Amino acid sequence: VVSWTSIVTAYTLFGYMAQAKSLFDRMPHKDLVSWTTMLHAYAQHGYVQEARALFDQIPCKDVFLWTAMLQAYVQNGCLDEGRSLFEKIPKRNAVSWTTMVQGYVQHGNLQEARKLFDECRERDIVSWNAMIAAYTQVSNLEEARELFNQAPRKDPVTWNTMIRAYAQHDHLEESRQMFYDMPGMDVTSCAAMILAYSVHGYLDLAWELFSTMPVQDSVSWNVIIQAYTQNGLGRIALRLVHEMSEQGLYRD
RNA sequence: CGGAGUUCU
Repeated sequence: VVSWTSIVTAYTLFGYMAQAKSLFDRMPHKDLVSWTTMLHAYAQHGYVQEARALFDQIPCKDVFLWTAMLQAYVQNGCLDEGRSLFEKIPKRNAVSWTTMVQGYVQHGNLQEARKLFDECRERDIVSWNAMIAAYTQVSNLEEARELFNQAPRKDPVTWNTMIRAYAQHDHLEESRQMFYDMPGMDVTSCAAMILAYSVHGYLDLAWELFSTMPVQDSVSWNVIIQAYTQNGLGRIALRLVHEMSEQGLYRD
């Protein structure tokens, strides 16, 4: 069952829905993981009815499956259906709540999102990150900062969200401050900071950070290349592209 | 590390 499901997953990741479905249908035994995988694939490709039909066939549902169905609804704009499903989930956890909250965020209902977030007692770090990001997306940096300060824990995504938000709103100093307040050196936040420097024209600082970060991932390579390109230094960028491919990394 | 939610390329 495990290896069959892995292959189904592989098909869905490459967008081969027909193959995935056909293999899924021929699976001798299906368990909750394979059901959820298929349901999630339907959702990703916008097949809400198919997802629901599948969902209704499944006898014993766990919270993963419920939440996948919830995600199928909210991702495809069916917020009301999503909400009533949400109310029916037997054991809602932080993921279910955050999925619902995020559904409201993505459809512009920040009020309802925040209301739900405040009611929720199953909040984990991802819930906080989602709510913080929601405020940065509507340029409400004050509220984002407020939540950031209240957040019981912070991970690289938390920091990264704030660093980028400040950079995008021309608050380079705040970005810098965040970056240096952050414990440890996360590659994603380095990339965020490199991008911040470069869009403000500080190529030297961007390069300095890039070359001193512990390990350069493909995101930071892409960002530094973009930095040189956009600042009119195409030949340096080309050299970096070459170096990058020598490291076995790919450009986006 | 066979399945669900958050930031970025």
